[in-house]
Amino acid sequence: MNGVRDALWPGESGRRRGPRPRFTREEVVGAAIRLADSEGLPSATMQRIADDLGAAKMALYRYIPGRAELEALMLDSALGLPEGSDAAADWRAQLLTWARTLRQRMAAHPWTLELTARPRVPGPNELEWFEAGLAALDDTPLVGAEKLDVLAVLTFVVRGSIEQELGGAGPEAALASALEPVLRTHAARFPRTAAAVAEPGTASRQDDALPFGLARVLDGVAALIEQRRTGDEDPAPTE
Amino acid sequence: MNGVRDALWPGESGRRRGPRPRFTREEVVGAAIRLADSEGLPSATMQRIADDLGAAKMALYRYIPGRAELEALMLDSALGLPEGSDAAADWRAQLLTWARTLRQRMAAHPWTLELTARPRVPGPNELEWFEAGLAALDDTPLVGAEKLDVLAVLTFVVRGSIEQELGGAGPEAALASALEPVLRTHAARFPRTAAAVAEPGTASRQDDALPFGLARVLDGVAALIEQRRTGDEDPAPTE
DNA sequence: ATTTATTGCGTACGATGGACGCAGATAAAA
DNA sequence: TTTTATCTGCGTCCATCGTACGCAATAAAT
Repeated sequence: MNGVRDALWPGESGRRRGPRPRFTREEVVGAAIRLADSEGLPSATMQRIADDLGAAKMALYRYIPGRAELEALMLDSALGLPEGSDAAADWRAQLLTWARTLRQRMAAHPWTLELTARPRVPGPNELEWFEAGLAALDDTPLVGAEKLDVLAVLTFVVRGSIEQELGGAGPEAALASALEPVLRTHAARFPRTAAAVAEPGTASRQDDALPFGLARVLDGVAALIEQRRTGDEDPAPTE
Repeated sequence: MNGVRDALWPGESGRRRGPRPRFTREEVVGAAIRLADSEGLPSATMQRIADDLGAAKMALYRYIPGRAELEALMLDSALGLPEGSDAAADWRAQLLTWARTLRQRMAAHPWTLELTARPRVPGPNELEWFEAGLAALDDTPLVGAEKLDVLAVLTFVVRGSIEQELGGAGPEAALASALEPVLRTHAARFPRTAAAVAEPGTASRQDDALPFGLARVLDGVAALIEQRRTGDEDPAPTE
């Protein structure tokens, strides 16, 4: 784990003796990302990455300590930096574009779902996302922990919505696709589920979990902010 | 994938000739679950499962087609059946206990996080969870797809909250734990994040993403239901 | 020119999931 | 009861994965 942290947060590394390295760390990470994008994370094997670079497998270890560190670097690189948001917009509009942009980034690299599902050390780019999200909430009366919670819930919704868009991971899409034959056979046992799926329009809006989820969450946050501002009952930060 | 579906939704299998099987499929799955619970999913190796059962590795394949099917069975078994909810309670109270119970089940088997993060075929128990969740929304004016979306968002929040409770997966807990040394060093670069984390009380409420998230989401759903009932503007299901 | 750090990478190794097929057990068929 | 078809348990073998180790070539420092 500390190896991962050191890889993400490099110290100074002056060039010294010996042969020029054939690649940079970024080139290796880039090749891995390209592979994971086109053929999936499991295909981004040390061997395949090395092949794509025209190097031997063990040569990679001169640039990256190991697989864990490589994946951490891939993730931070794929997330990239958040867009500079319009500081004039209100918190809700800013968070909306924040979440949408995050979704775009992650959807472009589906393997980020798996990587963000594990305990990890956030890299520099991920931290910048936090800064941007927190900045959107600057003018709200929420305390720090609440702001972090808002961002956390938003990322949950973003991740979940991508999962189900990607072909059956999330509940809704799963029901509409791989599950269909099962539901047909057992419709009597799961009447409500069968009915909900069979309802016209359900199948055609598989990617609507994000707008729906964002709207619901942001409505909920708005309610909290409103309540905090009128400042009547329950002034305690945590409910 | 069809192998997984057939494993989850078994047809009739009359006992025929040959020796009595030493185990049942449930025993194998149970051993795997026990191993995954105590030492993590990666330790629940075919070899280890067989060792624990006192059998040879290849004997397992008489009960389970392969690793994918085993994991699908483990997941559905770990989810179990939802509790019968109090039909007298309103939708909000029902969904609240639904989500809390789901969280308990998944938190008891942390490896369910990894398994639910992948595309999958839902098993019988998972479908029962859907039935229960949809039943809670029976008396609301939401359309089928919206009900499914509500449940989806709730599961996203449940999963995310467990992740970050489990030691740094989610953004908030990560900041408070593994990230701390990094933040100390780069506080100037990430002022808001550093401030939010440093704020008193932040570190001590690492497991508050669930109540916070649930409250926000359910508030948002309540707003939607209210708007649908008063039925003024925007009568379209999707926003 | 010599020393010394650094790179590329060939050769292992242990662990994993799984294909294949054989030997023995056992219930149905004769 | 005898035969036979079938099913179980599992030993053997294999490809693939990540990676530890060490050596030869290289290039900066002396």
